[in-house]
Parts: sequence; structure tokens; C-alpha cells
Amino acid sequence: MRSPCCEKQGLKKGPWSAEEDQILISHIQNYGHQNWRALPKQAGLLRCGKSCRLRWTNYLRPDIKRGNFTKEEEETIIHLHQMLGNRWSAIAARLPGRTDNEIKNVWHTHLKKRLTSSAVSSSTKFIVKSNTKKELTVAPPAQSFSGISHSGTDLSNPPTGDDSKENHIESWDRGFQDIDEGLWRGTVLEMESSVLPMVSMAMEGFSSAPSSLVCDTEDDMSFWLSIFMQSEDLQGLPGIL
DNA sequence: AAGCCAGCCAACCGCGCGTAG
DNA sequence: CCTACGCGCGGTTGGCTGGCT
Repeated sequence: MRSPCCEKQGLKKGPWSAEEDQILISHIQNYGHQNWRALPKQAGLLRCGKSCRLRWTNYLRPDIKRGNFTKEEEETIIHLHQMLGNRWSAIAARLPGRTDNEIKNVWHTHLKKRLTSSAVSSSTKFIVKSNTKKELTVAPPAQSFSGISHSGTDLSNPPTGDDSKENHIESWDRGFQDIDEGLWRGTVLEMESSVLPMVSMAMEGFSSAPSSLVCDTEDDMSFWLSIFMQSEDLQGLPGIL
């Protein structure tokens, strides 16, 4: 059994003072943070390393974006949460300047309430083809849920009788996690020409949508799928090939 | 003005993972 | 392999604040 954090007597807990913040900032600016456990002692702080790391990553880091979340950021969080679930760090990775803690707080205090049943259409379907003989079908929740298959092998955990949307999404997400990262390298999302106008609309900032998208990692794949999920026009389409 | 309450959010806790020895 | 350690993640807590009565 691991000993709890801050077991040592005399270590301070609770809110950080301005003086402590300044000590931590100047120490990291001068020496970096290779070893969080050793840092408080080196810096002369009566804190545990974990507390220092948290203070730095969630509050003191220079690239932290302050202020309220924009409408766009909130929408992004909602859609990424549909895709990724409670993987706050993965969501934060797509929102520059926002921390996982901040996003988690915003989700629990604001966004969760805003979720409606229209979040994800059960008929949306993505078929993903790889250019390396690997073939994979990704089907989000639907009555005809077929799971995720790779070379004929079912990699997903099919729904267990509970038809709730949440469970289906979780199954879908688990399917993603089970896939070897290498599988995504070179994966191409091909789209039917009929959906291209909608894809184009979904991809703001692009003059025209490509007919296929190359993915190198699961993150790439998640990113593109999140783009599609953000488009109300695309939700409910019979398929993206 | 005082008390209560709900919401917010910084910070803490425990667990799991990766890695070095 | 096993163990200890460091770190990051997600869940939870509790103090603060502002609004309401």
C-alpha cells in the first residue's frame, strides 16, 4: 500500500499564498521541473511535490488561458466529451491554454446540464478504411450496433442489453482504446461524394473538404471524427465511407 | 444586516501506468 | 520478474462567494 501524499508532518496544505507562488515560479524558471518530488525541498517550499505540480500545471503555467470559456470552447468540450468520455486530459489537449481540471469543473458545473438527447444521432455511422489491408468499421450506438471489427475480429464490447446511449458510447470508446496504436498509421477516412458539401460546411476554415483524410494516430482519428460530430448537418447521415 | 443556500473552483486524494534498478 | 518510485489522471472535497430571503 502506497503511503498517502503529504504524509510527512509539517507540509503545508490548502490554498497557495502569493509568496509561495512566486517561489515556485522563479524556481521553475531557473531550474525547470525535472523532479517534482525533489522540487519543493530545493525551492524551499513546505509543500509536497504533487501539490507543486498541480499548482503549476493548473494555475501558474505561463500558457494558461484565463477568463471564461467561449461558446466555441464549450461546444468543443461537449462534442469531445461525447467522443472521449471523461478523458479530461485528452479533451484539454485539444483546447490550448485550458487545463483538464478547469474543463472538468466547467463540465460538472455548466455543460452537463446542457446536454440533451440530441447529442448524438444513433444513425450516424463511420466506416474507416486503412490503406494497409487493415479494415475497420466503427459504428456508434444504433439498434443494429455491430461493434468495431478489425480484420474480422470483434474488438469491442457489444452492448449488454442496456440500450442507453451512454453505454453504447462507452462501448464505442472502449473499442477505440483496445486498438493497437499502430493500426491508425496511414489510416484513411474516405467519404462519399454526396456528403462532401456537408463535410465542407463542417470544416470551417477549409476552402473545400478533401475526399479523404489521412490519420496517423488515434488522436488524428478522434480529431476528425470530432469535426464530424460537431456538425449537426452530418449527424444522422446514413454513412461516411 | 444576518443567515442560509447553491454554485463555483482550487486543491486534495487515491489509483494506475511507465520505468529504472 | 519484482519492487519502488515518479508522475499523470479522474473523482471528490471543502472553502469561498454571491444571491436570495
